[in-house]
Amino acid sequence: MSDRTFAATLAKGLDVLACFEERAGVQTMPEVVERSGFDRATVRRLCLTLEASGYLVREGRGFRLAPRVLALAGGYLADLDAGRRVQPVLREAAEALDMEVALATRDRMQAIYVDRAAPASARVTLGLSVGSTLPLLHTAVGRMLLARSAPDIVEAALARPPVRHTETSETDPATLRSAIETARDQGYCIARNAFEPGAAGVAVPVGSLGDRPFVLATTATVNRFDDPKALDEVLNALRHASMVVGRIGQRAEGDTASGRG
Amino acid sequence: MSDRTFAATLAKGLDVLACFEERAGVQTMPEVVERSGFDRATVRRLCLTLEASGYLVREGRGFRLAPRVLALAGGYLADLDAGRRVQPVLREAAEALDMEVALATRDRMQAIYVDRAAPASARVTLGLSVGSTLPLLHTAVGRMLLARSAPDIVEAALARPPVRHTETSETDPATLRSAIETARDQGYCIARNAFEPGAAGVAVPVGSLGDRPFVLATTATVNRFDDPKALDEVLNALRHASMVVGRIGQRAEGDTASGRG
DNA sequence: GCTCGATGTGCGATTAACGCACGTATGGAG
DNA sequence: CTCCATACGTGCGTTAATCGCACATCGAGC
Repeated sequence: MSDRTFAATLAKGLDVLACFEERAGVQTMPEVVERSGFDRATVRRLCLTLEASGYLVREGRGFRLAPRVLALAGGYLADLDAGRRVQPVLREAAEALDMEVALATRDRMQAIYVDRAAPASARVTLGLSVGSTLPLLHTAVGRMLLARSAPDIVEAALARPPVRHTETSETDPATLRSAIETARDQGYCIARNAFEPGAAGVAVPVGSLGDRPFVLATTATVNRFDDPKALDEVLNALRHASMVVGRIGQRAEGDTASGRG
Repeated sequence: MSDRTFAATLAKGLDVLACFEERAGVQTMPEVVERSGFDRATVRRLCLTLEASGYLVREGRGFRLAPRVLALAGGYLADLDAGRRVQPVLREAAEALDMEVALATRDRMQAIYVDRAAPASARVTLGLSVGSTLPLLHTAVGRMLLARSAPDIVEAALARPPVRHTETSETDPATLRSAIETARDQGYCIARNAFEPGAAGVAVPVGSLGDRPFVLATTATVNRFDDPKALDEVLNALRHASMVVGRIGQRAEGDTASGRG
């Protein structure tokens, strides 16, 4: 049946492309066939088209993501004016706290890093970068995002089969729901040992773009926030950064033809 | 005529998506129609499909890139293990030099930032971020990339109509060609006032991934490299970082199922 | 009230996409 | 060396997805 509002081939091609974002590295066509469920001939055609369009590059008998995909991200970040507006703020906060600081939002049922900064004294890195994804239920970032998302999103997140990331990962929906509500009420979220053992995160809200909430978050070893005074310091710094980054959704809408083309 | 190796609809959809990476912000359908040259009904179907797939979000009467595109970039960066392997190195170099340092590669006929770091004392920022693009001919990054690219790429770059970014932008093909050859011969590239007035850049080669060269680059005010000793210092730091980042193409290929899904 | 541009829709013609089936190349095992 | 399993490339008939014109509606601006 033909549909005037949906291009099936495009959607399939994007599905194929998405196969490469989860399992990074080289993927062979049979692997993509397995993962996507499409016919072999279809996968072949889509992969070749993605290659021709520059999104995939051949490597041996498989394909790999091309830097082309960065250009799309660059468009999104340019839209936010990330390089000018958020990077300096994140860097300052990271330096002040001597902790990694990140700006994140929600993509489907995951939290996703939009930008991040780490202090010069980079003791430990979790290997996260722009575009890295985190679970919504078991991180401070994720819970703070859920606290600012529509109820159906929260329900959808809670409805998913619970995953234990650490030994103390909370899996009880009621407890998780209350953690989200607490985050909403107190205006920040803290999570310990929920995703990465020995790690803890703190997140505070920033503005939003459309109906997409943004949060600022920081990560440290689990006992970093034990002292209430230390937690206060972190919260203050994050909130200050949040103010400076400002209302993301409310930048000048008029200046379309900015920058050098 | 049907083609077993090409899905036209997918390619068109990607073209539509690409319309959003150049001119950031909200685009209305008529604008996309104009830019892409496709039929109005086609653009409509493709935009709606891109929205349904999560790559675009509606805003008012137009569309905007969704954070979904960051996930693709995240896949690419995870492939490089950017968060763990290159971020710390860039940060250290940026701190040591007190200058912005970036890892870049080539996407089509542009240089593109893969990752970057800025020192804590972020005096001036050019507003560049992951995915930002720069011209190949008029930047140190670009020329160093060309110096390591296949000859046909160089010719293609030189064949394009020359663009003047600054008053002293070089437009003579012969001079540009020799600048690229110089970069190849001496193993680094320096450019002053070529793209941004008052700015200068230095770039050195890093490994490559497949046939894609990578370079490390740094930017500063134009007189920062006047003193030969200062230039030496910068080159040493960049080369050191280049060594540490190492052969990007030669990381362990076996560890596919790494990380937590 | 009129005009112009944007948007949504109906529908017929076209042809692009699909996927089965066949032949080939590769590469590992015995 | 042979055999087998797997991946790859291709031909082609069928199907229906895509295309793009045409019409209708809506809202803003003059």
